[in-house]
Amino acid sequence: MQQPTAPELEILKLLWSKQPLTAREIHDELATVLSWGNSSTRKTLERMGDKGFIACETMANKNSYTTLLDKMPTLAAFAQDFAKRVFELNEPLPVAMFASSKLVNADEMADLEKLLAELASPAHAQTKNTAMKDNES
Amino acid sequence: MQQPTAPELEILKLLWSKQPLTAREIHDELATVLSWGNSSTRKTLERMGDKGFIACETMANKNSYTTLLDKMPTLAAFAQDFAKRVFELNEPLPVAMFASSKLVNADEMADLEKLLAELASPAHAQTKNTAMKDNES
DNA sequence: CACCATCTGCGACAATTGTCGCAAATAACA
DNA sequence: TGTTATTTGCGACAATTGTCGCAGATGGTG
Repeated sequence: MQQPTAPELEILKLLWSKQPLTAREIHDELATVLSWGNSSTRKTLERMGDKGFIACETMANKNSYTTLLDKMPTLAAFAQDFAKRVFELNEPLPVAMFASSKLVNADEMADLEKLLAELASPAHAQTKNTAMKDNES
Repeated sequence: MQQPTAPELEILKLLWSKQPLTAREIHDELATVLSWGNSSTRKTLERMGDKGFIACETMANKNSYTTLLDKMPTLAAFAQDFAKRVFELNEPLPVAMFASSKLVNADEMADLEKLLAELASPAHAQTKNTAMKDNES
């Protein structure tokens, strides 16, 4: 499953703090951060639904959205990807670095530690082939 | 200046380790990681040039590429962006987390620490407005 | 000097993402 | 129950990115 894009992550973080929210609520909350037109927010919500990131429940003409992605595994995936891609770190990241994060509490921190360890060990085996002489693969 | 994309970062990391490289050399080195067609590599190189990430010097029918982005400031920017965007951390990230990274040595680590501190303090002042009643901004 | 292996610039195409607008459906209210 | 305020689904468009193919320029060789 692909990673959420930056704006999508913003929406997910919001939903992780307040579960069912209507499109308008989400839009208003994000107004301070994303300055989007209402349609942009809804379109993004729609696409997130297509990707299976969130679920949409229509109720009395209003759509309520809920996350389908678990918070810590998602954040852990982001962390691991970052560590590997940017710094080529293979060991799990020390959770200490997230200590001051306002969106992760003690319990979640414990989960995070475990998740990071898991993601790091079975090392992503990225096998590739293809090796032409000249043009194109 | 925008952030390099994932493949672009890969190319930059390569150049940081071996300064002037021809398109083919870059392509071959990255083959293990990116499995791209030769044209894809060159196109990416071209676009990186447009963005001012690298410089291209044509010499005897061969193009040699060099980085225009400094290693540590670039990595620090990535780190800071990640910390802020994903974990909403405002304090600078502890450099300890990068200790085991093979691509950063002791001296660079010191720079990194300083850079992270700088990036964290003048907190990104992101001002936005727009607040409609209903549709569109 | 003709020929062949390389390179290069550049145009193309599909998929993704940021952003909207609009017309039809729904609900609330005079 | 007709009018108005909201919502929603969906189509659109531009920019970015992943990937190529091609035709022309360049250099080495017999």
